[in-house]
Amino acid sequence: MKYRKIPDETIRRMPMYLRALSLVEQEGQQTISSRQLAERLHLKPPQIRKDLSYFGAFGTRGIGYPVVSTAQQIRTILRLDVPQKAALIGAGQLGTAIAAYPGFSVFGFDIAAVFDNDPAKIGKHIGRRVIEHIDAVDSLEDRAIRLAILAIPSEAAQACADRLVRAGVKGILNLAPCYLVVPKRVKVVSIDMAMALGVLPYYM
Amino acid sequence: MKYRKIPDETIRRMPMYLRALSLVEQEGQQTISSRQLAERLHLKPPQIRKDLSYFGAFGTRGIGYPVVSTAQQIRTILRLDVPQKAALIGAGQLGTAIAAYPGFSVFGFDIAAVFDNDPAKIGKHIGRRVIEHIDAVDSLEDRAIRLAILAIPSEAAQACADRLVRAGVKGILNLAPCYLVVPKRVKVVSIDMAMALGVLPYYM
DNA sequence: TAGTGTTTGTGCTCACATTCACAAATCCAA
DNA sequence: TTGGATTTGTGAATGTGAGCACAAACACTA
Repeated sequence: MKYRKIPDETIRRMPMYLRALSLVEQEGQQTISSRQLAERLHLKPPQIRKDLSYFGAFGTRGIGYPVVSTAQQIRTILRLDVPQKAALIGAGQLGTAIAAYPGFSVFGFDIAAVFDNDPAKIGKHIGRRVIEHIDAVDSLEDRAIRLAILAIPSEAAQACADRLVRAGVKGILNLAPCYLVVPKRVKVVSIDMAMALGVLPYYM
Repeated sequence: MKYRKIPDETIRRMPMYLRALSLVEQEGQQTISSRQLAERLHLKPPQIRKDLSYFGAFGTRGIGYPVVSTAQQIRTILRLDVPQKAALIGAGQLGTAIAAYPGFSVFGFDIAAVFDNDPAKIGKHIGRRVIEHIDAVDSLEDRAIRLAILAIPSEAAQACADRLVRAGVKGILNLAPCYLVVPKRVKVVSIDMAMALGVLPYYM
């Protein structure tokens, strides 16, 4: 395929493929066809083939995709081949839940630091990590932490994002229900639970 | 505008508009133009005008949209004009965080029941609510609860979704990282935090 | 080595969503 | 009452992504 811009939607699906392939690997299956993978993920086979083909030809015609090496390729594409450290901002209820969430490890994420602005929480433990004062985010650059998960109220989110950007953070997962203004070099992905819930009654 | 199918993307944005309008209302502003609204939400003005126009002509040319009545119209469209009761399934860390999350109230959601399968948790309180045994979900229909938030591990999610559907649930917000198979009449919206985080390193 | 069955990789078409551009509608001031 | 300044509502154009259909490639058997 001659060079084409890789659709954002394709990138968004790559972690899906990686997780599915990890599961298939655990089950001991050596290869998987686009049809089988599509069944698991409730997608259409051509979608998966096209997505993967943007990054090269991983599959073998007549056989399918080799599970282990394709998973590894996707890890390389997504830069998940090296363990990624992330900072968690906000040690409230949501922050605590995220710190304990087991789902991040499949992708090699490690929540390496936790910050909060509540003096009463500083020094306490959250899992195996010590809660640090929010002012300590300036040290993130030295600690090679480039990712942050924002689990704080909307009112504080933008100011905090500004600090994170100054501290060299390159990617932010924002859980506050607000839009964050950041330089173009920084990527923000937002999750808004209330908005997601908000559309449900419409469809009932 | 003659009848046209309303795009899913338009529906997805309606709660955004509603939240923004609620804020503008609090600030005491009477009307708002598509340009002002677009600035707040980082969208383009024609997008907002087209989205709103699918449901009728709410605005006044030369002036803009009346804040209060447009918000009320959106509530009616989304069926958020009546308070919506939701059941929370899973009283773990994530479930506890969701039960305490203040963001749902803007849309009139009320978490009216909490369920778990851990006998040790049954009867304990989570906020003002008592944790009930998961078997009690069958009573949801009688209690007029048609929405559910799934905050349980993936392994249990499908079986639980099946029970919810049997109990008359019409909409599910799924926080487990898996696809749920449900009848077409039931709407599922999934949030996968690990997947959202998974794309960030790619853009760094 | 030839034939059969399977599955990938991809050009093309279609559907959907976003954005533009402009007429129609309204306000306000003189 | 008229003219200028705004802003909506929407047909048309543009952009983006999904899915089809088929040729190319490979495995396996005889």
